[in-house]
Amino acid sequence: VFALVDGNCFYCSCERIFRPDLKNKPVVVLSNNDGCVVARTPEAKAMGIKMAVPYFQIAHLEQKGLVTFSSNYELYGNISERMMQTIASVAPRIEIYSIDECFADLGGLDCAHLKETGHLIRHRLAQWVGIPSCVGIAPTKTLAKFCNHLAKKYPSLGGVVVWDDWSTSIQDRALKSENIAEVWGIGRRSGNKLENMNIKTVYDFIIAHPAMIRKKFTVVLERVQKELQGIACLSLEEISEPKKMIICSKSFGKNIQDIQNLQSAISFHITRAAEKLRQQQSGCHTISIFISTDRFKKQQRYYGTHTVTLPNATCSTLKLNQIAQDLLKKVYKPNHLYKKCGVVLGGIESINDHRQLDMLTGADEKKVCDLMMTLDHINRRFGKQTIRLAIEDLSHEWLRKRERMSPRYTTSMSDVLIIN
DNA sequence: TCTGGGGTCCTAGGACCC
DNA sequence: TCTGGGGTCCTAGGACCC
Repeated sequence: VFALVDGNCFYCSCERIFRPDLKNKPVVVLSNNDGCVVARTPEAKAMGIKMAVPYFQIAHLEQKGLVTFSSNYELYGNISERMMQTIASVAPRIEIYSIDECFADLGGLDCAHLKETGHLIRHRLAQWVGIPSCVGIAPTKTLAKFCNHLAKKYPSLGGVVVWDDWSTSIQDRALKSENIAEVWGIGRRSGNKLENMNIKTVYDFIIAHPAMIRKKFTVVLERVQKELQGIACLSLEEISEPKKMIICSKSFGKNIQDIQNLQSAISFHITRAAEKLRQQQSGCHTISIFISTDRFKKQQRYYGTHTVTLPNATCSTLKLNQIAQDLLKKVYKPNHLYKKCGVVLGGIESINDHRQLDMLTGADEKKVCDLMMTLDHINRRFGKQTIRLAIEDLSHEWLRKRERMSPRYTTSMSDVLIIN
């Protein structure tokens, strides 16, 4: 039996912990660069603010009481950790699925206590962390997601929905009431395609012919169907696997033309990507970079990308940066207005398994690794970017500020809330 | 003026092998 | 006229998630 626990409008709820005055007020949190809305409270929803809408389209609502925040990932990350620890205090086997969501294994519990357990989790999250939440409990992950969706949509259900507490007729009614696109794993594309085939509700989808689903779609959708039928295909994954791909990219605050800005931005991204790589004890074989113009502007579009494959995996910021800068020179074309760039590391493997020496240069990866780890240490202790590549300082024009950021209440001494 | 960032999995098709 | 069969690995692109 799986439980899916999900923090309600998580980022907004995090902001509200330290701003109780915002209770029952419309609040939204914006994406990186204050681009678009990524979280909204029910009050903001009621103002007609849709998910992912660009900020400039809703800015005028601030005069009507809407409060907006830039994303404060330091705060959200820390609250998330507390949230997961609290859930684990009730159900120790958990799989952290995203910053605000986790699956928990309630296998050991007898059916009579499932609902109670769900409420206990909710209560502790509210009391201990200050985050409102909903819990869905079902025999499969996809059904648990579905139950969670119902709990969120219908507050009268009390925030906890247990699938097996319902009779078949009530279950069917729920399945018939929800659109197929609400299901986890079915996006807009497949949702539309299914609707055109006259499969509109979740119920329609469950009774559809499996062979047809597989033929017209893929095994992925076939699996979703099985899961909705109560046949578990997905299991709890407690230990997170190392990433197979690491992407770091960002849009610029304004359009950029000269190569210096791109050089600085690319080295910034490479540095962060390499840090992530080392954090999971990995090295990479392929490095890609991309630079692109504004995708919302019609004129003069350009997307430049290039990849190199290395014979030996590396986690060295220096080496990766050198390669990335060479790639940049290859794809850079003057006379374009660039809006975004990024790096992608692939071909990732563990650095402990089989470290190979580079025959040509004779360089020992272990030495490089140790050096890099030391650098990481210093930066962790004395602050990010204490030691950095000089090329990063070529220009900072591409950075954009987060203008509506709340204090880092829980992770920075200078931001700790003091009540007189 | 203004539109996010970071991931995963699956499939198809090409190159290559015996 | 007629041109094997089976397999692996890699990459690009699509779809999806939060």
